[in-house]
Amino acid sequence: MTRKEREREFKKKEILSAAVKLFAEKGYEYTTLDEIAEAAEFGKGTLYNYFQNKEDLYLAILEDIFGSFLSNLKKINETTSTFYDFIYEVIENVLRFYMENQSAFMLLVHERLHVVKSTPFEMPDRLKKMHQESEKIHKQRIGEAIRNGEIVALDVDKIIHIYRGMMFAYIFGLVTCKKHAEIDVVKETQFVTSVLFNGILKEKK
Amino acid sequence: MTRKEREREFKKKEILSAAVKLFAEKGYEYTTLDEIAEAAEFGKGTLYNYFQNKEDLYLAILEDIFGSFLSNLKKINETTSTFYDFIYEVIENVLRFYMENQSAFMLLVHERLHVVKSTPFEMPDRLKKMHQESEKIHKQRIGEAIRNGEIVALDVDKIIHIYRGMMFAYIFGLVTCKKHAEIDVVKETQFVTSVLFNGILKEKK
DNA sequence: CATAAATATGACTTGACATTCATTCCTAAG
DNA sequence: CTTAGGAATGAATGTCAAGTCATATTTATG
Repeated sequence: MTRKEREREFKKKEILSAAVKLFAEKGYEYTTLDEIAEAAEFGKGTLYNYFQNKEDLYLAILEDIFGSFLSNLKKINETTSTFYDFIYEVIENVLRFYMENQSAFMLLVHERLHVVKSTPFEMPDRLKKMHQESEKIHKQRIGEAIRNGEIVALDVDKIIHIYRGMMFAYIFGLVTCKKHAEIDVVKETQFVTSVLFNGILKEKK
Repeated sequence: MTRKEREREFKKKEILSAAVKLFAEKGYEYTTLDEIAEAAEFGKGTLYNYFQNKEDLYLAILEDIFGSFLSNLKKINETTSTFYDFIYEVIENVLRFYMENQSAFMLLVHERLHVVKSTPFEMPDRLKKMHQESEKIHKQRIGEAIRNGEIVALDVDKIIHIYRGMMFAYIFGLVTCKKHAEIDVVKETQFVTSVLFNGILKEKK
């Protein structure tokens, strides 16, 4: 990689990191390219030297985020044995990601909605593939856990949805009621995992 | 109420029910007044005889939905004794609402995001009040349940977030993997409630 | 230093859409 | 049948932001 190329890559990252903040705060529709350009300290036209258009810029961000999640997920999948450990690590991973990249995380939350909300543009295949890959890993682990009696035999898709919903909802909770500095990732991970696996009942029936 | 007034009210409802479908499908920003007017079989200008502007129209819809939820919640709060029953009824209520007003429900899902996403307009006080009232009821019930030992002593706000997250995520799941007609509200309610209270572990620790 | 190539820029173009309002259409009372 | 006033309408207007491009600036090279 030549110096030229590295320089170009660097500038690209500059633009992306300015954009991710704005997109996370205001959402895709209400973020203008003028704002992004100003935040990144470039002229608006310059953005078009690095990205085809607004959509392309946005998708580049999503791809970064999804990519980093997916690679972590794969690592976790390989290094954990019980389903409990797997879920524990996944939740901790999400929480850590949130602590370190609050803006990027918020974008993820926005994106979750795309399941129900039609968007102005189609998700490109690369992103769909990543999503499917992640889904596949989860399904395998859940199926396995059911077969070897670790968890109750429930519909696989439902379990995925429920525990994702819990995770995200929980972080919603953190965002709205706790200061960032006060969050103890390990404690919080244990909490979510425990509710998911044991429920909230005091005396088990 | 004169016939004139009832007629006006009727037309207003016509517009609202055309709008709710579109807003639910496409989201606020991507729904145009032209579309709404066409769907409602009115001229665009007519909408302005019934609502101040797009925002006002949208908020009228939200108020309807929140209002109906809140009044149900109050009824449930008065007619249930254990926390388990309360939650069960709430979940069943949400599921039923989803079955009968899929569009309106989707709008609710969109609105959940407003916690983290800045919107082009401020929520009016009436809506904020409804939200607070609902929050208050939940907190009371959870606090009570903890005090009398029905559930484990966890942070009240976190429990609210987790179980809401589960509910919504679960319905996400239903939307994406089951046909509407196949959904058995009672069975599904039992499922969500059971996961929330008992978790997914097979052998309790 | 000269010059060509690559980059950066922001004024301009364009299209989309909310909102307005002059005009037309209805309806009900006299 | 008239006519006044409420309701409906859609062409016209204003705004805003994405995307373009002619020009300016910077960098690389001989």
